Amino acid sequence: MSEEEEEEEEEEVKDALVEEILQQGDTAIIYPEAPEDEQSPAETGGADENGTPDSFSQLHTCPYCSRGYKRNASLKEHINSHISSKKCVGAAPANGVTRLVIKSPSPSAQSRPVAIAPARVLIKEKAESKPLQEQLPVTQIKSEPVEYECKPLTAAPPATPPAGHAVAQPTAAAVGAAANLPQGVAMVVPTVGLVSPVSINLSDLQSVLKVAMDGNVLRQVLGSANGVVAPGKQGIVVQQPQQQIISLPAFVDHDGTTKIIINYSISPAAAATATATGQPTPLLVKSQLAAAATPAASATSQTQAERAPTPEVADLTLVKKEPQCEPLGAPAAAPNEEEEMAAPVDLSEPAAAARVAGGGGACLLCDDCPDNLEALHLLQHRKAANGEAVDSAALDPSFAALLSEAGVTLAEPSPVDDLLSLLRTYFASNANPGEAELARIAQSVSIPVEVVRKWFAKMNCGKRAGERNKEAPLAAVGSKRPAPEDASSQNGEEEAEPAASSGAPSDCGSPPGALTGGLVIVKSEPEDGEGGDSQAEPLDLSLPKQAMAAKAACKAGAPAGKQQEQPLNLSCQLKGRTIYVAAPPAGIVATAAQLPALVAIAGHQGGAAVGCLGAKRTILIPQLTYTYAAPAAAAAGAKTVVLNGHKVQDSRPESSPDAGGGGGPEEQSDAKKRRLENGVYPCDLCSKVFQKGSSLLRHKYEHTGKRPHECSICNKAFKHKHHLIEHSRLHSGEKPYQCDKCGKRFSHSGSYSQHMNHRYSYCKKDGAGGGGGGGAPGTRRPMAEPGSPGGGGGGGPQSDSRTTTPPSQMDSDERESEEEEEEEEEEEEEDKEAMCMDDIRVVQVDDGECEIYEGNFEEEEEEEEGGETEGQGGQQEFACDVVEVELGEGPAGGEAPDAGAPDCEAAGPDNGEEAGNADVPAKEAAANG
DNA sequence: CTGGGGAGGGGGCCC
DNA sequence: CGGGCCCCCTCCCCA
Repeated sequence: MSEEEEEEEEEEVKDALVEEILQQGDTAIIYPEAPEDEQSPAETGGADENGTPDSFSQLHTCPYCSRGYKRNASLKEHINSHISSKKCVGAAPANGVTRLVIKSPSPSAQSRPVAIAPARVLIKEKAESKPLQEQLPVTQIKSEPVEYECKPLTAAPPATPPAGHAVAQPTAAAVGAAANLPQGVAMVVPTVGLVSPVSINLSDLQSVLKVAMDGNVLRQVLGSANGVVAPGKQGIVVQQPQQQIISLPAFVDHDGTTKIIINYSISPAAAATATATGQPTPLLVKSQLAAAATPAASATSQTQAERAPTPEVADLTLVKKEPQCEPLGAPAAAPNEEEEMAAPVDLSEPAAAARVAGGGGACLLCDDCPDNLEALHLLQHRKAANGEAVDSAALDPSFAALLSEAGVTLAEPSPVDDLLSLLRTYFASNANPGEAELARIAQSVSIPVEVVRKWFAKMNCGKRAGERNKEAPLAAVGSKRPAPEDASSQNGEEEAEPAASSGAPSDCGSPPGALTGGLVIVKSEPEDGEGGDSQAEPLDLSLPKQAMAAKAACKAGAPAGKQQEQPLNLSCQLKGRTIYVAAPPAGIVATAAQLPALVAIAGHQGGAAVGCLGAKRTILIPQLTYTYAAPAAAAAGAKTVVLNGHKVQDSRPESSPDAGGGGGPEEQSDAKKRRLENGVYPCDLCSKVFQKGSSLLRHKYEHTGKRPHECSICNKAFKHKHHLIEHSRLHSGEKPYQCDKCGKRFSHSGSYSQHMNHRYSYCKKDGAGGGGGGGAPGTRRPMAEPGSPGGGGGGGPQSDSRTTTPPSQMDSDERESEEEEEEEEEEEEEDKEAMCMDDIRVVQVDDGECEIYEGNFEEEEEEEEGGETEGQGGQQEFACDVVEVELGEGPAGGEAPDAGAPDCEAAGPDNGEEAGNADVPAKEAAANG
């Protein structure tokens, strides 16, 4: 067919382009797989508005789909479409331009796509699932479900899972399998959290890892951890063939940093150093998701470990190392591993001390924090600082201002961030350092003592303020909502930690709490209250919500109320296959808390792998599409990255637009400011770019959760006005969309679209046949109902709507045939996002050999099934600085949803939901605990 | 269990 | 440039 020909041409073009790009040594290779596949079909359907892929247009070829455009401008425009078409997961390169380029054969295309999915945490509530989503507080809205599929693949040989399947439904097992992947195997990892899976060429990954290992990052990490950089790691990292493409789960950190997490393990020695060595296993604390609840709830890791078994959540096993060794006061030379995890960037020694201190059990930043949560807590604090204005203000005094006052000038912001990170670390370790300590700190950061002193003072003030507001220091985040019920309510079980504790977690962290170990995987519940409070957008889903809550409560045994308490918390929901990470109202996609959560997830994956593999090798590779330099971000360790000369950092609204109310004007101005040279408006929270500032602003709602358009009838709020319009039709009964073939009418354009695209071809034509004619509709159309938008006569209105339809109809017919074939692939690939290898940074690496996803599915499965026991085995070797979570183990027991992993695919959502429910409550309980 | 519709959400295009 | 309209995807519920 002509289509085929076109495709071929495109392929050729692509190849050529790819070659060119490849030849450009430094160009990062990105595999925008989705685009190609996705579009190809569409393309076949018809020419692009901007042009057709004809020979001439090849002058300006789209790197994604190889379409040719005569005008560069057209190409540029064509490129909002590749980048922005997807939900903002963030991985897409900001400027599509040079880097975007290359597309390798889709993983599926690859010989053996192996789906690697993080272990699935089944947290999904069945019935609730939907309601939850709907009900999720605005703050949480942003969160996206991440699936953790445990192991559908288990049975499948690592090497040869059905392409489609594997891709579509990667499983934890898959992950494990991945390790063993033969060359040419493509590993696809489902999205974790906010970011869609990123496809990475193994070779590139290797390169990155090598570089990282050699580079400062590694040194920092390792050095901090062990004080020594493990030499010779290079090359060890990824041993898979270069051609392999690996899709790794990626997520966007609160920083806006896109990260890819690969299980990593720290060499035992390192682990020992960093953590209490002798007890690798002991160190590993398995906390169930349920436990995750609040940081406060979380007791010491060990304690949690004991608790961990909590039935419901169980799936996730958190392994947390506890800092030991060092005295609180003394900043240990060893950096805090957790910190590192959290903030790869810099971190230093003090962190370790902090941990140690934390290990002691008390959070330096607040009294509420559980021992194990220290790192997380810090993150939370940081997050709070960034996330909410109030909190941030309290927690993160304007360091810049202090510097300014002191007459200290830092050339670049990044240094400031780094300094802040250090200071925070110190602060974490000792909020009230003596003069000597201050002097030492000042010296270490090369900043006048006065400045440091003031900073600490401010920090303490902020802390107090936060405490006042909330019992929890981090309260800022949670502060918004009084958490009346939550604390005790949720879990009576564990700790009776007051709301305060929960509050803290809420911000950051419910998730963190959930992961007691620092993992915050928390299932965001639809908190009724929360949503309303923080986001101020109570949807009317209340009934469902309550129902759900009730269910959750029942399952978990935790009171539904808890959710309310944690509105702000970033929560990770594990739904069937997905983990949702709810962003705080602040609008920041991921909060610090998320990081931990993500880490946990990673750990989880790794866990699976570990279990299978022996848990040794997991590499945590945070991938940064770009990182913000924002102080908070810095704290997180993210580094600033300049994309195409555009500093994303600045743009970051991290300020928690929501909290702040997301200044419209500011945002607008911001949007304008950010306009890049190429005329596009990049989103600072994700890598998407938009042609119009307004589009960017609109897009921002995705991150902020802001829902400016509220239904006057039911108060339901929407991000997009047109959503409100569509919604309004529900109230009015208006059904402007009608199928010209079968006459069915639709109030929602989406329904209509779906019908036209997927059913039109075979929907019954009642009388009119027409396929396409505008008149056709008339036959069935009952006419215009009152609402018919068209307004005109019965036919008129519809005809209007119809006008749009014809094309789609036409396309639909054609498409279907084609799509059918490609659909799977497309879908699978859709989620994938291209990433720049350059953006990959290795945060932590094992001392020993670094392998990626070693292990067998089977093993994993077994282990998972085996549950804790096996998991622990893996854990032993795991000593992770931060926290690793193993998923799935619990399930077998019923606790772990993951266990469900085995069934993941089949069970998929359902299991997940259930698990999720359980988890959530459990988490909450834990938190409360 | 599956198909279809409802509905939410994201983004593009046109005016 | 911004707003409105439309398309499409995806999830979920229901028949």
